[in-house]
Amino acid sequence: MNEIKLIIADDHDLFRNGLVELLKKHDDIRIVKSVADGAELMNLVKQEMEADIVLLDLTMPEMDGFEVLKELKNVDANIKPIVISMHSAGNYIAKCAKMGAYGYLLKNTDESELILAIRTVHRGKKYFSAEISEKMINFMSAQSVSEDVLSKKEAEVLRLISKGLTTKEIAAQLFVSSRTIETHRTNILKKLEVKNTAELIKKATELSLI
Amino acid sequence: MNEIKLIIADDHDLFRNGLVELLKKHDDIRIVKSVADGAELMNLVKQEMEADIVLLDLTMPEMDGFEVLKELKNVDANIKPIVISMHSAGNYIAKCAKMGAYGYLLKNTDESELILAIRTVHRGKKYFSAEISEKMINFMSAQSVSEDVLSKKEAEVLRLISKGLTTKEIAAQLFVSSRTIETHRTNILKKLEVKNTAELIKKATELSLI
DNA sequence: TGAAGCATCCGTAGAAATACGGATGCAAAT
DNA sequence: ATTTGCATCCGTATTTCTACGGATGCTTCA
Repeated sequence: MNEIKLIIADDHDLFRNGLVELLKKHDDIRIVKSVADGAELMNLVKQEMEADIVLLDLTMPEMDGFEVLKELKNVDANIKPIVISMHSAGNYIAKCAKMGAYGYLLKNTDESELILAIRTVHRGKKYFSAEISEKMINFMSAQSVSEDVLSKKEAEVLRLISKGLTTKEIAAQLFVSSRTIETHRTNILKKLEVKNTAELIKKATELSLI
Repeated sequence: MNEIKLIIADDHDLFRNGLVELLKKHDDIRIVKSVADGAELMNLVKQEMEADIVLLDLTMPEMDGFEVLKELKNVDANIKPIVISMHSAGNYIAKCAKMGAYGYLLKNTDESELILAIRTVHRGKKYFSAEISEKMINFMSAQSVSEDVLSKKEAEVLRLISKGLTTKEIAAQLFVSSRTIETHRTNILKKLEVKNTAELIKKATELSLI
């Protein structure tokens, strides 16, 4: 039987070491290395460290999981990353899926699901649990409205509004007429389906647009 | 040497089991039980399960860590809770400290600090790391400015503003003149040191006032 | 190629928010 | 007992925001 070669990248020492202990019990899995940052991980990969799967935390101090996902495809596309995060926010999951993650697990999954995910991914299939998929779907349907709705100019205007600048000030800064900015504001309000600045800033904050 | 009797309460299976494995290696610590929810924990305590320390996660499905802290003091004040959370937000830390936690650790602390914390608390001393203390202090000093600045009416008005209501609508809802609400708005802007609604909502969001 | 959609731009008029000034009542401080 | 500060309330004047309408140029698609 083929051993599954695994790297763990997580800056939470207790969690990482706990994972090592748990996985040790499974004969078909071998942990070739365990590191605390994405940068360390990428160094290993660039030195042609062999591995089948990386268990990847998203929040790491120097180089986070997203950057790792991006680079890993270019450096060694054979290593399949499984994201293991405490966040179940839809935007995280969706972003990881887009960036080539083969799996996404929450840190509160149980041991059996972790093992299942590792084995599933090793066979070349992706592993996203029902809960995670659902979160992502919900996010997508909500997000499709908000991801690319705003044009560049509108996004810029929104940013300046949120800094407390008035229409006149924004116009001066962008070298256009106040009327133009007023139209931008109107259009932004329409697109985000709100009726005034207060609601706008609140919604924009929720959607991480500012 | 006296054994330290420990209970772990955390709904993240991998994390909890990892902790168990790590702590097993230390002869002066005995894990008497490990549970996945605060409710389970309180049941144990009410059945007079003996323990010196509880490692307590904050976010648990049924009964969270805050509720546990509150009840534990009444049920068995001899059990000393150490909060072990992934959140380093100042308000969490401050709240736990107020509610009688003997320690606060982040889930990314290393094994040696965990052991140190357990032993320190067992000797009757509190354990808050330098990083955690600093976060709490910063929170406190920031909070003192923002906690009680707004009067009840002002806070209510702010809430309604953030819902997108206009001055006129708020006035109708609170049965006062529009002029009154306008004054409230002016005063709210002054107190939070912002110059318009956009900035107001942004700052209020940051300060968790809405 | 012509239509349709959208980003960008500008104008006018009305609605809303903000600045400034001022009144009353209550509670804490001296 | 008087002062001081503050919450609450209201009025006027100015600034800012929003609704509605319309123009141009660019891209996409049938």
